[in-house]
Amino acid sequence: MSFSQDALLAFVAAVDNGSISAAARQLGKRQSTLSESIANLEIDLALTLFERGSRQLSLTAAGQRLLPLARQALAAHDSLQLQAAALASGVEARLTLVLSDTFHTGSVEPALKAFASLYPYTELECLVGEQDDLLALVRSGRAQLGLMSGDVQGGSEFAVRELPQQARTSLYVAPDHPLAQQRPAGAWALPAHRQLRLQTFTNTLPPDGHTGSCWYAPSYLLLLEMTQLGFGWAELPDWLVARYAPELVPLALPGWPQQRSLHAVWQRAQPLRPAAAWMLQQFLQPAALDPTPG
Amino acid sequence: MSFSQDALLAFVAAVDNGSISAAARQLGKRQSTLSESIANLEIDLALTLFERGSRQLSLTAAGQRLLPLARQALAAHDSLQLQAAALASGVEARLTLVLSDTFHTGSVEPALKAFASLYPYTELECLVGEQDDLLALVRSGRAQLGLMSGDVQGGSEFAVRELPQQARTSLYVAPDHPLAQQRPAGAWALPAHRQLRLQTFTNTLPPDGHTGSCWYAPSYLLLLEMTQLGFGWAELPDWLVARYAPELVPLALPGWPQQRSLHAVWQRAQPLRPAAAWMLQQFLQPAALDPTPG
DNA sequence: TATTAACCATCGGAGAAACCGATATGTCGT
DNA sequence: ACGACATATCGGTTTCTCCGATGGTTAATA
Repeated sequence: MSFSQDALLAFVAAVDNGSISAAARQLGKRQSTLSESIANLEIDLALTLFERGSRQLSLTAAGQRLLPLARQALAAHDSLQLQAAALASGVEARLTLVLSDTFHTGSVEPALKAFASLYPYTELECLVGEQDDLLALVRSGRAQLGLMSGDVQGGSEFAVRELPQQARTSLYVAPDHPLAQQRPAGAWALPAHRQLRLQTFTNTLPPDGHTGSCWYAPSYLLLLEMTQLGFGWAELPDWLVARYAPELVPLALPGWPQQRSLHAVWQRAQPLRPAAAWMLQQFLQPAALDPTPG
Repeated sequence: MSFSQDALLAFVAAVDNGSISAAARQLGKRQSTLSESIANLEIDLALTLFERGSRQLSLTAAGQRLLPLARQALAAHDSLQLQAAALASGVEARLTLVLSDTFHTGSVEPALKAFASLYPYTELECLVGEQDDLLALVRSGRAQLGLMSGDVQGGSEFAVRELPQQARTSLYVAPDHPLAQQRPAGAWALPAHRQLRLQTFTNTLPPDGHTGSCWYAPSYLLLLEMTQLGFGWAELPDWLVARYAPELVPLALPGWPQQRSLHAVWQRAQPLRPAAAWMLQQFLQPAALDPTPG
C-alpha cells in the first residue's frame, strides 16, 4: 500500500509551519487528522520523518532527505491540476499567430511577455507572413489570429478589427544605388529602375501602377536583403530598416513615408477563444504596449 | 476534491495498454474499477481524456496534453518511494570515502560507476588523505571507510582488511636534479640531497632512518609538484608519476621500486552499513576491477 | 506550586471512496 | 446470429479519511 498525496501535503505543511497543529490550521483540517496522516505516511515509508521533541518537532535525517522529493511530487501534482484547469476553462492548448513583418518587434514583445505569465500552459507559435499568405494561414485554421498591414480582401469570411497602431513604410535603396545619388529624385525616376516587390506564395495580389521591371520576394526580410545588395528599390517598413539595415537610403518622394493601417483578422465562423481574444485585446489597447520608437 | 494518484496510474496504464481492460489486467484490478477511476478523474479534471471509440479508445487533445504531466507526477511519486525504500532498508544517505593518492584512479573508477547505478539515492563523497590524516577522518566519523597504504597504527580502534592490490612506489627526482645525472646512484648518495617527505596534518608519523634535510607536504600530489620543481627526491606512487609527471626520473637503487600493501579501514565500533560494505567488497574482489596498468 | 496553554497521540464513529462482482450494451469478425 | 472483446453502470462490502473527544507531556505563568 502506497502513501497518498494528502499525506505528502501534510508532511510538507508540518515542516513549513513547524508544527502539526499549525499545519492543520493552515490546511483547514483537524490536528488529529494530520497526526494520523503523518503517522500513516511514516508507516508506509517504514521511516521516522519527525523527531517528536516535546514542544517542537524537527526533521529526521531521512525526513530532510525526503522533503525535497515530496515537494517535487506535490509540484507535479499541482502542475497537472493547473494545466487541467486551464484546458477545462476553454483556454486553448496552443495559439498560433501570424505576424506581418511590418509589426515592430518591440511592440509585440510586451504582449508576448504578459502572455507567457498569464497563460503558462498554452503553447505559442509565431508565424510570419504577408497579405494573402497570412490570410491563407488564418483561413485554413493553421493560425487563429493574424496581424497584417493593408486592407483585408477576404470579404465576409474574416472578422477584422483595425488596430490603433500604424506602420510607417518608405522607399529605400542601397547607398550605392543610382537613385541614392540624384537629389532630389522625382517619382518619374522610379520606373527606370528595378522594383523589389512583395509577392506572396498564394499570388493573388493585384498589380499596382508600377510599369517597370520587378523582382519579387514573399517576405519583407528577403526584400530587405535584396535591397541591401543593390538590386533595386523597395517599399520597406521603417523599423525593419532601422534595425537590420540602417545603411539603406530612403527616397524623399512626395507622399512618402506612408502610414499603413494595421488590422487583426480571424475567422468569422470561429470565434476567438480566451487566449486569442486576450491577445487581440493587447493589440487593441496600445496603452499597455510600448510605443514604437522612431 | 482532487484526483488521486491511483487515478493517474489508471490513466497512463490505459494509454500504454491501449484499453482499459488490458490496463486492469496489468494492474491486477477489475475493469470496472479502472473504468470508474478514469471516469472520476475526468470529472475531477472537468475534462474528457479519452475518445471512447467503439472498440479502441484514443486520447483527446486534452488527454495528450496531460499525459506527460501525469507521467511526471507518477515518476515523482515513484522516486520518493524508491528513495524512502533505500533509506528504510538501512542504506546510508551519504557515504564518505577517504582515498590515498597511492590508489590508481583507474582502479577506483569502475567501483564508483557501479556504485552510482546500484545506489542511486546515496550521495558519495570522496576525500583524499594519507596515513594519519586518513585515520583521523575515519576516527572522527567524518568518513566511513578509508583506503590507505602502509600499516595501520590505530590498534584495536579500527577494523582493517588487507586488499589484494598493491601500490608500487619508487624514488623520483626531476630530470635536472644532480641525482638524475650520476649512474649508478648508490643509496649512500641520498642523505646528501634534500628529501621531500609526506607529513600529515595530524603529524604523528614516526621518523624513518633518513638523516638528511627534509621538506614536507601532506599529499602526494603536492610532493609530486615539489619534485617536478627539482626541490629534492621523493617516494611517489608510480601511477601518479606516469599520469601527471612522466618526465620524472626513477632512481635505480637496490630494493626499489617497492610494493606497498593497501588496507581498508573503518571504525570497529561502528559496523559498515550496506553501501559502505558493498564498496569494501568491490575492493576486496579485484576480479571486477580493471587491473592497474603498468 | 498550581494553572494555563500549547503541542502531540489515540480512539470510536460517521461519511466517503475504492474495489469487486454481476450485468447491460455496443462493436468487430466469423 | 454468435462469440470475443470492449466499456459503462449498479448494488454491496471493505477500506480509508476525517472529525470530535480525550489524555499525556512540556513550557511559561500566576
